[in-house]
Amino acid sequence: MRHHSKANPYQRRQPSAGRATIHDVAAAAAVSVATVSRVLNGTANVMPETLARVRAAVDTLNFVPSSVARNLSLQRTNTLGLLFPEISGPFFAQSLRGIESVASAAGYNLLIYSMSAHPDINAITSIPMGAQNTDGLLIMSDAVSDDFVRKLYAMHMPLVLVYRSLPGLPLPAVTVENKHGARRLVEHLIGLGHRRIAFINGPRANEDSDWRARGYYEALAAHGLTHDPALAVEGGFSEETGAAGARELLARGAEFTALFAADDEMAIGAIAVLNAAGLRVPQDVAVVGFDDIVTARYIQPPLTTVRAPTEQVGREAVRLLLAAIAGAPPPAQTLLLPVELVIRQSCGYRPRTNDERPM
Amino acid sequence: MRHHSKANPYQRRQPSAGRATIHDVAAAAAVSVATVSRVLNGTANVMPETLARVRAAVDTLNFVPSSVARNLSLQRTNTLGLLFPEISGPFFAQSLRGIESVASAAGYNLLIYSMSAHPDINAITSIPMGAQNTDGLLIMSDAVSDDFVRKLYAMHMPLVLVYRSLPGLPLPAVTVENKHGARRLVEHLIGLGHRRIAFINGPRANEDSDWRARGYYEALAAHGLTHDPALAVEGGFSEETGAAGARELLARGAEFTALFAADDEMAIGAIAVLNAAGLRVPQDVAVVGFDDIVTARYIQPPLTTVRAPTEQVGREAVRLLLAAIAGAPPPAQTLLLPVELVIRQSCGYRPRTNDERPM
DNA sequence: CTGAAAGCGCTTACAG
DNA sequence: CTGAAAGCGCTTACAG
Repeated sequence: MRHHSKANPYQRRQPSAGRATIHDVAAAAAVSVATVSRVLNGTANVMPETLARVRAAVDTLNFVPSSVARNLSLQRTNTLGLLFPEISGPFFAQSLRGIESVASAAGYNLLIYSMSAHPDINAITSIPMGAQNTDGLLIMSDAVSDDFVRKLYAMHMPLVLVYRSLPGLPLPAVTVENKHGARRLVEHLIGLGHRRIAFINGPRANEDSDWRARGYYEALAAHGLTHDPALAVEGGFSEETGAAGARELLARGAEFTALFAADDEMAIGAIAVLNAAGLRVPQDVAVVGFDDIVTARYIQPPLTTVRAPTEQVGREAVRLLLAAIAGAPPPAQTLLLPVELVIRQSCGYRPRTNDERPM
Repeated sequence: MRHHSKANPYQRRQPSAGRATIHDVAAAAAVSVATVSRVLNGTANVMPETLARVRAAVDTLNFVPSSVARNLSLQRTNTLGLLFPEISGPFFAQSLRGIESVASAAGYNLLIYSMSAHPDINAITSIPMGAQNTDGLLIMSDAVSDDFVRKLYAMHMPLVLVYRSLPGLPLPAVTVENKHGARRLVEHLIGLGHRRIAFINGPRANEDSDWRARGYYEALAAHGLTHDPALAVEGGFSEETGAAGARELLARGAEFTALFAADDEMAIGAIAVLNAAGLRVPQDVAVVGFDDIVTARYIQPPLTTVRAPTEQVGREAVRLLLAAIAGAPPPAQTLLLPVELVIRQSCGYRPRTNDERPM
């Protein structure tokens, strides 16, 4: 008989079985809920005695306001959503760290939606996803379909694309200088005299992969080197696929004096395979990676790579999202964060050694 | 004039400026909101034509139900909260991964509260924290004060302690076998003939530190070795503090043939300092760490350590939390997840080499 | 300075 | 099979 009880509205609530609500506090302090709300939010002047009574009631009742009720009333949630494929690797962890720091500095919480849990668009469109418990969404990687992004856009959900793009929609986006970094790396190898440079790319249909591949081809072309298809294989941004890529190159009998792996993890896998095949790095083959994950510095030989500012990507992404929530128009173009060439020993170049172990 | 408009209740809502609500859908489909709710949730039989009309309306309006309204009505949020100090290191990232996997398998989302953003208990008790937008909380590490945990407990919030405890409250808790792992490690060193084993501990007042220290002392005592205070220093679970600890030991002129660092990161920092001082690892001093972070395998020499099942900790923590939410009584004691000794080269023991690079 | 009441957008026990 | 209405726990424009 929860409904249709017109009897005595003041007895509507039982003495409160579960957590205390604002009504319990109001009753205990002998004031209206409006007043309780005001002292909670400091949103109006309240008489000192009233204030004290309310505070006391809040204390004894262990009252914590329900943010879901508050959110519903205020039409904002103070939380930012994160759509990502799965938590994995240093790449995501570092980005998350940046996201976390500026989000919490701005008073926002983070809601993590794992796309692996919501593979079905329907599941997303329907209840569990409930896009409205979030003030804005960070869409990471290619985990989310273009269609779904368009749907969110049509709903006026503030959106920022991270490590991905979506031509046609005026959305803020942020990523790193993939092409430029790859080009610098390959040009460094060319500068060291290498002419036959193998390439283990990232997964097909991944934007990071695409740009890194372009950087590779551009560098070759810029230096009058034709690219030999036998020197390029596809990988998957993991040690295993890097190892597989190296095995395939060796199996093909491809001749190369240098190898560019599109990320550090693949470079590490590749080095293991090269070593196992009796090839020394960098004497027999120079190897370079991409990202500068922590391990890159510790592996033998220390890995020459390009530092991707993943944490900064996270920070900038949140800044863009907060701006979007505030109603700012999206920037005209994708924010491309600068990368930095990190020369260590795996490429065979040894000007100095300070970089190996900054301690 | 949002309120007090008794005029025509059916015109209460404008043609909808922002996102569509259930009322917009109901109007478009010429049914009641109750019916819309029913087709959305599949919670009752609906006539085929009605169903089709509603579906069409949902589609054209790009309707996504507000989960905050739904949560308020249902009195549950389908999200789990995570209270942690700050996102950092592989330790947290791995745990998060485990947490994520079982949470999303059970249909729960994750809300991350960074304690660095809410250092003030007041800030937590008051609005921003709003503990009620979460069905349960995972309390990681010592980020949260005991008092606050007690308050949450008093509010009947389902709780699980991760990597920490709180004697006196019957709360589910999960962590790893810190003491046992440390003891095995030190006994391994003793078995290799070491008698003077230095120790760089974790931060003071940290439970992992405490237990690892106990394991160290127990191992010494069990083998009749007295522990020399000059051989123990305090660190902070980071490369920097590991390096500082090693420097301090050297500065003291402490004599030792082995060193146990309470985590891998400190071991890595310490090795760098030892090397810089002209000491070879393991020939001059054997070094062991704890956790088995990814880098442990790649550093030179590969690090002997103990594998902490961080991902499993995350998984078990969520399982316990879901059980608590479902009303299960808390387990009688802390769940201690087993660790595993990982012998590599930094301790000087070389039975075989397969473990170095499983590729 | 304070209260009564409507509204935020859902769900669901009643009553057809 | 479907609708009217109350309720979830807050906030806030009105009106004292």
